[in-house]
Amino acid sequence: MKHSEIKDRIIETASYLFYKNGYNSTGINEIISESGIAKATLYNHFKSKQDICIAYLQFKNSILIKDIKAFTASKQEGTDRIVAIFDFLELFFKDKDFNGCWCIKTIAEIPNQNIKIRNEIQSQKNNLIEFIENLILENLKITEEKHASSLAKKLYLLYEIAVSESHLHQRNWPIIEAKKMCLHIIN
Amino acid sequence: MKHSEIKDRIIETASYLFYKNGYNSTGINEIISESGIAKATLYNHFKSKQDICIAYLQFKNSILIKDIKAFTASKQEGTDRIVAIFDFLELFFKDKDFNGCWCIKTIAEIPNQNIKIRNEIQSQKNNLIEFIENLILENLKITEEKHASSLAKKLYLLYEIAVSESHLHQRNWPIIEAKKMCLHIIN
DNA sequence: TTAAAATTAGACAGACTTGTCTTTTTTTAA
DNA sequence: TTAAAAAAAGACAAGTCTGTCTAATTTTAA
Repeated sequence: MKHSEIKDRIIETASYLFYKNGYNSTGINEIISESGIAKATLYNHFKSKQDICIAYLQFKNSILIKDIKAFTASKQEGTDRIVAIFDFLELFFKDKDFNGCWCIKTIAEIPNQNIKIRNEIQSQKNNLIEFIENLILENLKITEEKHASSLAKKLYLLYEIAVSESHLHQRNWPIIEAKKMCLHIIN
Repeated sequence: MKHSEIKDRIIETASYLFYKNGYNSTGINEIISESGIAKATLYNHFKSKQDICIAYLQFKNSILIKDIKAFTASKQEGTDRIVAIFDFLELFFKDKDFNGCWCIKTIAEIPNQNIKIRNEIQSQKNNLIEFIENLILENLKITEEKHASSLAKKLYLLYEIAVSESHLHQRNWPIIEAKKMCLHIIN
């Protein structure tokens, strides 16, 4: 394996385990045995477990953003393309590996003082709000800039709650209700 | 201290620590030293750490339900009494000990297989939905039963997201936007 | 080809965890 | 008053964890 391939393998394995079983419940020893990589090698690529956590968050986010952009772009321009974020979520929810939002999961496990991880998470959420704001600006006839910003926050909240609550209740009604509220708000 | 006072003291101390620092980050030794109670005494009152966790969830929930009922009852009948759940949340958010939703925090930390804790959490959420549905039935002129149920789910989602996201972003805009959406939907 | 770098396996330190158990002291209640 | 129950303090078992280190092997790149 190439140097960079090893790093990717560590990130993929750690991501799978962190997301499935939680950050604190996943040990370094589990990551190395599952990825088939020596402990010294892992610590050659990452300074600490916290650094692997950040790589995990970034890895999950990069996939999500890529996928959601591709999915929305495949829909017809206009409101369809906006509510498509909930259709996307339906697929995400049906995935056997769906386990809610990795940011929420992680923030629940780390101490409040951990600024590095909190910053990464807040930055991801702000990116998502920005993505939704662009979606709005490109697909709705919005006059005021301020209105687009406020609307983006609302749709972001609806998306977030649909993720979180579909996971908690293990049902898709939160996605359905959130989508309905979204339609109600943009029309 | 009376027998039952000791039990309450354990629950209060554990609740404070679990909510503030997380379930896995709080050890039994920390609970006993903080509450000034011997380890054997703790295990005389609770079979395991998991049992303390359930007592913690129930303790937090009982306070919340009591407080939110008192707060909404103090408002004028009608829509005021419904949107009051967001005004209540503003106070909750401003509290120095606010740390988001204990259910979400806990579910993020325990394995998926832990049915006992998951059931307790789902039951709490269903109670909250029920409370909101009653609030709707008593304060809005609703014709269909089905509509009240669907509306209750929507307001529940808005409340939940306001808790979760105000905590994540450490800002109150999610509460404000959720309240606006609530007003938009019930009018 | 050869020297440097990377990877391996695993021992190890030092700290943590939950839960049990013993011994002594205190509290409770009949 | 007295016998039983509860609480205290803490040692202990048996396990967990992260991160370091050694020593041997393999890969990389000049």
